[in-house]
Amino acid sequence: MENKTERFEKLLVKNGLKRTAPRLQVLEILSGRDSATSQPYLEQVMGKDADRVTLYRVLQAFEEKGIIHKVLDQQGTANYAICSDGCSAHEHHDEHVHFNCDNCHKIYCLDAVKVPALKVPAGFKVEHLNLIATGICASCSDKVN
Amino acid sequence: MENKTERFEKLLVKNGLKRTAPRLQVLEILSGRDSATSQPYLEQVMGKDADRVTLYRVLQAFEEKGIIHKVLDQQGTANYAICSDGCSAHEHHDEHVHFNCDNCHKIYCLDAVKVPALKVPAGFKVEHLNLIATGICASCSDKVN
DNA sequence: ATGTTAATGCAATTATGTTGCAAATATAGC
DNA sequence: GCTATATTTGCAACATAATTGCATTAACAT
Repeated sequence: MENKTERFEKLLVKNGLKRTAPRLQVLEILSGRDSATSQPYLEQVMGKDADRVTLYRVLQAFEEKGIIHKVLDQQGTANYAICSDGCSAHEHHDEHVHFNCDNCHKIYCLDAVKVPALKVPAGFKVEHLNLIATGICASCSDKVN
Repeated sequence: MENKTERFEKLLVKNGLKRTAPRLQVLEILSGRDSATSQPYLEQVMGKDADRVTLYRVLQAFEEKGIIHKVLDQQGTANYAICSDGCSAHEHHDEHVHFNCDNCHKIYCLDAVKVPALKVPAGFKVEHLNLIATGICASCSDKVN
């Protein structure tokens, strides 16, 4: 099996992006986490390895290319997660449910849970559905017990 | 029928809030619009009638009392709409679908559309559901034709 | 190896949200 | 109506988040 860094490099090239240190680092961090990652957290982890501005631009480029997708938590903070393979710049397939834990504030992508179809009033044309559930995640529920 | 301002004054008193000019003005503006209203828009419309800080505090107080509810649009900007009558400080009944128009960027509260029940993985406890649809609203669809 | 383009880092700017405090104002009690 | 009191406002300062322009650096095609 090819290693992770190689996969990331291919991913960048495929999307016409040069394989630079900050970009690889962002992919490393995001892939190593089980939930969506906030911009502030990324900024903190990367420290002085990359400028704050660079981070913004990396995230923006990744989002445009469909490499990552953005989820806003209940506070309006941007959180990022690597898209499933089906995504591209032209078409995002990230219509799964996101779960925002009130306790640990993690955001989980519940890929397994599909967003149900929706009836909207006449005239409205739905392009995307964005369903965010809030509550207590499995990990936090366990800790209480 | 009692007039609008009287209704608003009663609403404030009922919630233990004094009837001040900025608060009434916010209620006026929100009630006069068919979609949720962004903080920046409110700030612009109110101009020098009220300080920016006051606006933040008015919105915060209203939200705590259940007079308005906040919806974040796809950019993470806060938008506010007056709650339906069932809401109070203790219990928000705003789990209807919000529709974010990609064209005019209005946010509609589709009170008629209920958020469907959801199956989540074991261990997760859902408290609230927040469903935002994006697309083209009825008004913008009409204009194209 | 080198030229070209893309990407980064820095500085400056703008936007957005918060806190503390003094002055102003709503209203309850007289 | 007047006064006391607690709330609310407005200002100033601060804190945080995000954007822009530009010079330098680095990737990679040739």
